[in-house]
Amino acid sequence: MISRPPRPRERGIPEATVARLPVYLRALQALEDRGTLTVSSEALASAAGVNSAKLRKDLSHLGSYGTRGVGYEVEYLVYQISRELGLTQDWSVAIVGIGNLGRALANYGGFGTRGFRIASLLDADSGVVGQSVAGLRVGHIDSLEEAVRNNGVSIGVIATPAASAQHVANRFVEVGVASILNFAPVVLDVPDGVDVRKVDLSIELQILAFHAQRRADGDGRAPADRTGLELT
Amino acid sequence: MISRPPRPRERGIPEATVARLPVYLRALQALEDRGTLTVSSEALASAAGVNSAKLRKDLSHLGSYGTRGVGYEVEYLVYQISRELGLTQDWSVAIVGIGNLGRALANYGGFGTRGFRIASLLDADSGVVGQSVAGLRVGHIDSLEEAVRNNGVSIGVIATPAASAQHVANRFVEVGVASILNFAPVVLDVPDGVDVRKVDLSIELQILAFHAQRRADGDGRAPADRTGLELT
DNA sequence: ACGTGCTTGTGAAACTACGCACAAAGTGGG
DNA sequence: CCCACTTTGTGCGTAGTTTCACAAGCACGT
Repeated sequence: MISRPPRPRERGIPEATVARLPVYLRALQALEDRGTLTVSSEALASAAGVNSAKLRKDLSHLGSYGTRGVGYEVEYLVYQISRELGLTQDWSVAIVGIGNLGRALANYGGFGTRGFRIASLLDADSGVVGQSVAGLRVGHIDSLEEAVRNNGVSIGVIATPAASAQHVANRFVEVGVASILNFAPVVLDVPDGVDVRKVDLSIELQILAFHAQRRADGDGRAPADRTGLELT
Repeated sequence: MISRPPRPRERGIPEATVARLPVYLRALQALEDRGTLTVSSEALASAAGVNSAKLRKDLSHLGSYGTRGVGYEVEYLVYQISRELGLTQDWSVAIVGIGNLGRALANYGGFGTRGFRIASLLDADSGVVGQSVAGLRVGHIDSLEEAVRNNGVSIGVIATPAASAQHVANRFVEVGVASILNFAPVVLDVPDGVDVRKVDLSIELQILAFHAQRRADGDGRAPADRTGLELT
């Protein structure tokens, strides 16, 4: 029997929920691989490292996909979350900056779930252009516009040094790439409507250091160096 | 003249603020390099990509380091934020998993600000052990405990495949490393008091895809594939 | 010495997120 | 057919975060 689905989600899933859906999805896929057919919110929440009430509320934003007394059907939920995240279509990705990091990204085969296809690798260094990385020939950055248009790229990844990142972002925006993942340690300035996400190693380390210091301060076994005195 | 600083911060800086301090710090360091002496909340906020009221409130948690009518003294603020984040001490970092990503991390020289020292690189693959990466000899994972103890490592970075990540985390925790930065696509299970931060490429891509789909749905120029019909 | 103009620091309001606890709803056994 | 049991979906109180808007404070010119 075929029917129109009951248009579950109204509008606007909370941002915090969106950020967790990929985690749930991964946990569900692990269960699926193990042959599990249904899972309770309790079990899934524990696999995803969250509270079960939060998990249920998150899922409730997508619609009512569970069965009371039983739980959630794994396969069905995988499909619903994938669809919500837009993974039922294919997204073409271009990576700019094929240094150590760019190479790591290009070779990161799985890309978690499928749904993403690395369509183009670009670099400014003529020593790198022409090399084969992860089965693709690295193109010159000058051909960015061409590469984006020919491959229908809609997601741009910036793995260049900080100094070039804004320039690359401008060019992405210019050719209509409205989703950018930025690994360079700079704040990108982009027009409204362009979505930038930032991944920044040194920020993460600094946050860890903050908490580590907190812990040490309380401990009485502080590592070093702070005097409590200073010049004014 | 020397005096005790006015113990500015009470206790507990909001987590959201902590996450932004490194961004402010970077913007300030850029200003410092350019020779700027003072900066207004408006200017700094714009460099950091946030609202100026938020910036002022964030900084107010560290104490009252601005001058009304003038702004903030760049050098002094750099010092205060660095101190708050614990960057006035040196943190030793061990990286486990010297694949593409581990190599990228090891070679990411700057580590933003100094304050972090890569003390040890470890891998399980005997083809990798013994290689020299970023000026360090890669050690065997079996010597993790030794490496941590000898180098005073307090931050562990996991860049292994997903399957090994939990095991490595356990060993880190076991030898007293309470700050972990995890690049493997798994949810780590650790005891209370251990701080784990996760960096996950595919999650970021999925979040971008979600928003991209949203944008497309509204546009009327949706890319592909969704039928609106399904089996029940 | 005092007023003018600028910028900080912060109370208060609005919004967002979290988690408890429970009614509603489905399953399976007798 | 009904009852006992399980698990979802959610109303509601609480906590955390963002933003506005303005009083307080400081510098500088006169």
